[in-house]
Amino acid sequence: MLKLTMLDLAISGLLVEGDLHGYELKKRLAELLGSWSSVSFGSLYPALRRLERGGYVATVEDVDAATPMSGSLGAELAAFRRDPARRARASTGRRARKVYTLTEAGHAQLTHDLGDPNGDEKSFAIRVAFCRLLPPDQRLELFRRRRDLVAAGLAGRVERDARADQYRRSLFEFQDDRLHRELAWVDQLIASAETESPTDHLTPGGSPS
Amino acid sequence: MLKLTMLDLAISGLLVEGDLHGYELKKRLAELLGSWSSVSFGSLYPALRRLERGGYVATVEDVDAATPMSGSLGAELAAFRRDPARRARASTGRRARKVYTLTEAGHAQLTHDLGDPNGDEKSFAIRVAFCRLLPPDQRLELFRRRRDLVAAGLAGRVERDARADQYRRSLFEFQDDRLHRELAWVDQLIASAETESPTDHLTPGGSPS
DNA sequence: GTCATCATGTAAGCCGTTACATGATTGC
DNA sequence: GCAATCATGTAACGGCTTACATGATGAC
Repeated sequence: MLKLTMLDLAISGLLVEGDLHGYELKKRLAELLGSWSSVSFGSLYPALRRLERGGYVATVEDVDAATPMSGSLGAELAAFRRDPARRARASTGRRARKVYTLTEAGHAQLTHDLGDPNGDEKSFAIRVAFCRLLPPDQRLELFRRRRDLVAAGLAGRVERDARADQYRRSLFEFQDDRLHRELAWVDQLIASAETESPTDHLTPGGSPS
Repeated sequence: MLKLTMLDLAISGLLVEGDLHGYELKKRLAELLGSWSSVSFGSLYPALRRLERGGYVATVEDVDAATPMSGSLGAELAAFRRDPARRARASTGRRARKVYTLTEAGHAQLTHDLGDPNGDEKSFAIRVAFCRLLPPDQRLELFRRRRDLVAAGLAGRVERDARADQYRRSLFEFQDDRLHRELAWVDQLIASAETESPTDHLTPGGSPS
């Protein structure tokens, strides 16, 4: 029952959408987290082994190349059909790939950690990326907590630009703007989530508009 | 000649503006990096010791409380005069404070690492905060490198929102917007730096707006 | 009398980064 | 032949986080 890292969270989340091998996982992580978060193999593979040891993921047989069609590897198959190079590679030998799948325990841990109020705030983006896995009320809570945090961050930013040169003032302005935009974004997320959550926003005597 | 960490960079930069003790340093770091980057003592003090071992900082006598006025502790003194509580604390005993000062080697290393092209991109904000310490051309280079990186990050973000739910799409949009805004900001910084850099922007035959 | 603030540290653990090692295949 | 891509790992190192330890003082 160890706590999932940011990386673990991302891996587990991606595996929900389908079984993947390490190399492909790295590419998906890059496009999910942005290309410059560069998850290296040196952290990816140990993370996978960690998750495997914990029983959160398991390796399955590599069905691709032998039986190309399989579950969520459909996208890969499309490219497979279009690209002659891939076909060639598959027919001849390719280095053995270890394909990972998320276990039930892994799925449970993922949904638990996604909604964990004590979770790392740096993983908020990842949590949003997979928040559809959460029940509506927990999703709403996730957004609300973030909102409060960002608002607090904004409130804490007072009278700091005395004795700051132009560059630092520009930096502070930029960061303030960032926080304001994030606040607006989270508010939008909250609004979006509220329409899907039956409870928790029954402000009685409200304004009909 | 070890490479300064993000934290080392921030510490050194703050010490340029005046000698400080650890506790005060932590507060300054919080307002510089944002309150939720929470530099804890568990990382601050080891970092200070590291810097001291390397000869980048040195401890000096705590002039405050004995001789309240001293160099860059002026701001503290102002509060000191206004606040009776502080006066009382200072006159009676207070736990011994270790006041750190930046050595010449530390200053040299700081300006070197601020302009280092191989430096960590995550420390860009800190670099900007102290970029006035750089010669104009290196400052401009710093901004330009960032610009290229952000632009590359934007270029790398293509066709990723297939099979994404509303929340993830919203996240991607938000992150895209962030990148665009950062690009605009960095462009502004570049423009600002160009007016101060004599060389390097002599685009001949230019457009007179 | 107890809590918050000021003030400085140590120790364990863990995760990520970097560099190294291996090996097949495709394209130039 | 050489580089690039695919593919999976190991080993060392270092820094950050968390928790713990200590101790004075002022406010309620």
